[in-house]
Amino acid sequence: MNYKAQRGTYDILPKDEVIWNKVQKSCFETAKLYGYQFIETPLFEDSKLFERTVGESTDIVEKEMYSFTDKGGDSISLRPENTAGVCRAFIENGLHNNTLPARLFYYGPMFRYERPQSGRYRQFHQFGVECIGDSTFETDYEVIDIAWKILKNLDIKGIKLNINSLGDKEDREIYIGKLKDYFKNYINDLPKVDKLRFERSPLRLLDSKEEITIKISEDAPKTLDYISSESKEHHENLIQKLEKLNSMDSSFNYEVNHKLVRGLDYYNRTVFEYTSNSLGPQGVILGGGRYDPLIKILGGPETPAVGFAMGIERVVNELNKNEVENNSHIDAVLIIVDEDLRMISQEIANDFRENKIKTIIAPKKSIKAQMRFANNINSKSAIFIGKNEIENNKISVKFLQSSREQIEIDRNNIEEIKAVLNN
RNA sequence: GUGGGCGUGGUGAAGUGGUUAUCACGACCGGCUGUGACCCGGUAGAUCGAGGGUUCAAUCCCCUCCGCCCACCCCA
Repeated sequence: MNYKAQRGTYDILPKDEVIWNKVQKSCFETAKLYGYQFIETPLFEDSKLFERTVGESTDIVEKEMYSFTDKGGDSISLRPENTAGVCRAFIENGLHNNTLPARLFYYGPMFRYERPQSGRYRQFHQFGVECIGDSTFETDYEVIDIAWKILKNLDIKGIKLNINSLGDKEDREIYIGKLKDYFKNYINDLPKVDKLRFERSPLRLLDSKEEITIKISEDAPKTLDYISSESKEHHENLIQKLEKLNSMDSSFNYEVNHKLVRGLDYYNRTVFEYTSNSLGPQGVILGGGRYDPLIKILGGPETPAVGFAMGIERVVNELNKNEVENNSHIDAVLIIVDEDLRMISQEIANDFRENKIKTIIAPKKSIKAQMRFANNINSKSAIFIGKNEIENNKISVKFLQSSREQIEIDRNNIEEIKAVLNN
């Protein structure tokens, strides 16, 4: 075996189709119910797009981007996420001239150069929703609600929403100052990783996995105590709605999590994550938040926005635990009893397919082997095409998945054949 | 980038310093030359991850490398 899928990539095999379809369908249908429309942007963009939006000093940009110089000498990157791409498209196509907000959703592969582990790949899939052009907490609620409906629809258990507010940019700077002041007192107690975090991204101290740091974090200043009154009001209104949702639907659980900060630079105010308690360290199956400044940064008019991205692999993983069964994908296998009937079998296969009967002509082998073939691929039926049948313009239908008796049907009576195969 | 675990037919597993390297499932053929599944019989398929070393001998012991998995970092 000379060639293997690249590290962090994998193949989605036929047996996985059912479950992947199920997830995608749930995403698309739910988003459409809320008036969202599909948008598809290129898999690669100007590297600068991501540097400006995701944040130059974030890990994603610093070490995880698949960047290369194309033959024209431009620096190109495979998209590590798709909010930036959607915003670029929004501006470039003048969608801000339409009635706002624009309600958009996307689905497709993303690329991040990381060490793979469970629930993490170098090429992975995200479904995401972006509501662009409305600053009210109502839209924050809307996207959170969409996410919830999808997860619920897929019947994923043990899901919780974590939510926090980072305030606006100015609030955040003040807050980071406070946070550093606080942790400075404990700097010598911090483990190595966290000393590093203290320097590079103090917010991350809050979701450290180190026990000591977790302990210290308990009394750390909270973002909510430092955000502007507008941000605070926004947040509280949103919480009220979540409370309402919780009272209507007790399976919806949420927690205001002061330690939730999230890693992309563009978030402001609301940030949230849905986590699963059974997914281990990669428990985040979906994350999002508000990113009001982003469109402007990219050269568009000042346009507030909110959205989320869902990790399809993580959802599929969750679903795989309750295993979906694969049922028959083929209706009929034509068994060719005499080789000289091959031509006529071809015609019959054509007729079948034109009538939406999924048909395979058995390989050139003994009758027995052809039957085994039909059985092995899980066909609903075996159709015998032999001299006896053709002389009378008939075919024999044998049912492979029930004890129903074999019958002869007029070869041209496709309707009956179809009916007989469908029950 | 750092740490841990693991690499044996297609898949999942045994195994030993000297064996024709074992077993199950799967695949293929046959058991009625016009009938699957169950059953029975048979066939094919592994340079035991790669390279080097120790040894009379290495799949097994040692080293190096590669790959996969898991965790950290970070994120969906």
